[in-house]
Amino acid sequence: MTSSPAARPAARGPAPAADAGARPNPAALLAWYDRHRRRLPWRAEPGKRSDPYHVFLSEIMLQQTTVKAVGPYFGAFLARWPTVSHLSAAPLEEVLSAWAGLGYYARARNLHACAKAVVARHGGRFPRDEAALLDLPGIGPYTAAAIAAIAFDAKASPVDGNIERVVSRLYAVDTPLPKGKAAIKAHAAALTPHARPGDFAQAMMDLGATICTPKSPACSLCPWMAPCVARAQGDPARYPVKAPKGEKPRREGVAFLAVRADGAVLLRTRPDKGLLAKMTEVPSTPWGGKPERPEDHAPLAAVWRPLPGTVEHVFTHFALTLAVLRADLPAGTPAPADHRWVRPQAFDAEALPSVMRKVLAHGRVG
DNA sequence: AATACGTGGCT
DNA sequence: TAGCCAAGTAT
Repeated sequence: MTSSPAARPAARGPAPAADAGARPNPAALLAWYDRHRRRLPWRAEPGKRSDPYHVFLSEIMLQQTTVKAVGPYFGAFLARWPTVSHLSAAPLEEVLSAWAGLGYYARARNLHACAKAVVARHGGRFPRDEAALLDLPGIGPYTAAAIAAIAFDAKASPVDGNIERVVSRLYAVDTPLPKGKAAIKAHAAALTPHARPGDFAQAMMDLGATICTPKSPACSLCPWMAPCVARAQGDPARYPVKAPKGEKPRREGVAFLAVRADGAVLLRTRPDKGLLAKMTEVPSTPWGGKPERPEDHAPLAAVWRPLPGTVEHVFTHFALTLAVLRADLPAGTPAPADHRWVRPQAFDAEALPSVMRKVLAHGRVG
């Protein structure tokens, strides 16, 4: 349940400021933003509107991904594909290899599909309409609202993890997420001003990223300290309340590192759907709860020797332990069906996810 | 509604 | 260290 800032007196914690109970003032947040606005590669100069393509590209990359991780990828994509038309004309394989290492690879496939759709449906220009944006591949409720607000200054209210945290504290929303998201979205929409909705959205996100942080929020620096109910309660870090998470299972497998005399390594492309879809991999047994018999899955007949140690990798929903078997093959050994020999100099052109780079590094290949 | 889907940094 | 967290979406 939620309570309005005015409805609940401070039960404990520090004494409320003189104007506690006041409605959070959007203008106060915008004034804070004007003073503390972060400079980010995809952000326009103050007072200017961002290129919708830049907003789109950055928002897709920033989904569940830190600003620091996105930085170099954003620059590389923009240099390689300066417009949505360039991106739409690129081969998917190139987009996937450029995305390799960023994670959530469905984003890269959808990014490419979205670029094609923007060209096909909208003549190469992003629609301003939130509903039309939502209809594009890879663009969900958050991203549609973010593009509408930031690129077009439309009165839209994107709600990301930062804004969830800020709003849940402001109103002390104690319904555990994800159920509590509905109330949070309603509060966020009601808060959004007609003036500068794009800056307001970015201000909320900056506030969450720099002041209203998950642990030990810097309330004393917050422009909304006074009206914040969680602050008045004395334990703002309690919010947002989240439903408990399930156990993370462990899976294991065996990877086959076949190295030819010229240094080439045997690789293949993963299936079209599921984990790491269409990405490049070192051949391996299936990854399951119990170990498979490696000899049933070796890509070719050879003397397979175990490498000491294992490769550990944690995915969102399971942890993986990979043993690595290595075989050295003579020059001229043909690649089995659906496999290919790739020299380390060509690894950068491959869509190698981090887990596979770990396997290659473990075998001191590449 | 619940689950699948990556990765790296921080505590 | 083991878990939590980051500008979520698709199914």
